[in-house]
Amino acid sequence: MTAFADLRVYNTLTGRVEKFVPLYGKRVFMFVCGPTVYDYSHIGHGRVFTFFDTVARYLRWAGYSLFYLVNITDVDDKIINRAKEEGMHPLKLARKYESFYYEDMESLNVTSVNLYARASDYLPEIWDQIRVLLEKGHAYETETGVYFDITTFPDYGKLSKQKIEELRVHRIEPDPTKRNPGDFALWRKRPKDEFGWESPWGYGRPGWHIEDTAITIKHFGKQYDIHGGAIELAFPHHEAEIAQAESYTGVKPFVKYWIHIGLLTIKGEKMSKSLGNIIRIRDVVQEYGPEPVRLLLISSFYRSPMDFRWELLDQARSSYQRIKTAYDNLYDLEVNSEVGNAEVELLNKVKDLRDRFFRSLADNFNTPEALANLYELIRLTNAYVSEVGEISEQGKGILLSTFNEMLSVLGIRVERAVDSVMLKSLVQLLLEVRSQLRQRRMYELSDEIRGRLRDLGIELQDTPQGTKWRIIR
RNA sequence: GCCGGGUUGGCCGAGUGGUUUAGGCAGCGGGCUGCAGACCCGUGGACGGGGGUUCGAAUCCCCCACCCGGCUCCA
Repeated sequence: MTAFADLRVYNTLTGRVEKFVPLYGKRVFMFVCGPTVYDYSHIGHGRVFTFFDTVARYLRWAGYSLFYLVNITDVDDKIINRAKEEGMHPLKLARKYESFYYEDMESLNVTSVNLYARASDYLPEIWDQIRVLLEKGHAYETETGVYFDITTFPDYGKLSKQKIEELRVHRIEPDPTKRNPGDFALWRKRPKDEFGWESPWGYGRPGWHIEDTAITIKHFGKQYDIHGGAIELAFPHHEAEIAQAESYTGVKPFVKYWIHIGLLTIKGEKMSKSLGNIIRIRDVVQEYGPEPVRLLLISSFYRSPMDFRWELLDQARSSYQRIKTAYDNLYDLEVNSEVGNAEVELLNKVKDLRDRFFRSLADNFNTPEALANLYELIRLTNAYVSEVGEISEQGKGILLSTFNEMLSVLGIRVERAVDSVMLKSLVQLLLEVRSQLRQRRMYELSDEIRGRLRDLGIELQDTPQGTKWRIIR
């Protein structure tokens, strides 16, 4: 496994593709901005978390010991407003959508996160950071809250390459008590009848940016390796995190590699409530199954914008079917005691493709190129299965484990759904009956069986090795 | 206005100077098949526009056009 040695990643902070060298040897710390749990997750969330799940799987495959942390924003104006509408306590509403979020992630096979951290569990850390920032003169208190003074942090804008002076007129009327319009809230004082906490600076709620540094500094310390999120968060959210953390700890850089995902749009427009064009993860999963959705999300390069259309899911479903069929064909391949020349040749090519697959991932997580290598492997395997039709037990083991290795790093599941003994026996019975009908050339009846089974989602394929069947939905 | 990303065949999507402009979906021809499907083999078809550098440009430089995002809610 040499492929991981030269992992290269694009770092927003430097604007370059860089060699990945973790801060603490083989231990890697990665944090990704998680959801604000006030509604169902949409496919834009799906893209981000599917991608970083793949990153996590790759890092672990490459031998790193990864601590992957995701925050859950459960304190937020949108949650409070939504809770008011539904007549529910804000935290209760947050827990509800948090659990839906986990369901969606599980359906997409996003299973690599070590810890989900809720903002509401980190009030002591938040207060400690605010206190220190005040002591160091980076923050100030007014009658509306505690704010970070961006003029005390000359690096503000270094991530998003923005100059403070050039930031245009703001969309929201700035709080008149702030020193600079760009200063952001660390603590927001709120009326007592609203949801909040009693703090050293009065009753209220934390600012959005401070929760992430509270969580990450608590778990990772003053510096860590990878911070991920959608590109839209780079400014001001991630910029604010840098300002807070580096001012608080005095250590730079807070994060070594910043990785940002391109936005997913619908018909060229950003998904938003007001446009009413939000597509939920659970809806696409319901209609297409989870694997085609995941396959679609990783089939374009993560930094490119991606425009979603339903037609693309149709294409992804066909592609997934190709992967699955190849896996099934290989699984069913007859075992032979001898190792032929064709097998030796095949296994050499497979080894080469495996190397290329992981090299593609090491090249800034080029998942489309990795998939191309996987498809090449599929084509080779299919050709072998149809031309040779048998393989040594050892060869089969190598092929299957190579498939499993690649698919598991990509997070694509191909488990055969058919586990019911009853179902298997019933289909087997029908196949035998149909086989006898075909021998007697009673094709009308045999085709009716095939057609009716297809309607039920079971597809038959007559091959020289007999009739095979698979579940197609 | 400033900053960032993008524009590759019918659709999607890799590719940063020449060996092949990958791969998937869809199409076409053939094989296999009772037929179909699956699979295999073959096949056509693209680098937003204009300049420039070079023996050679999708790739480097300049200009232009268009699309998307950020500029304190947003994954």
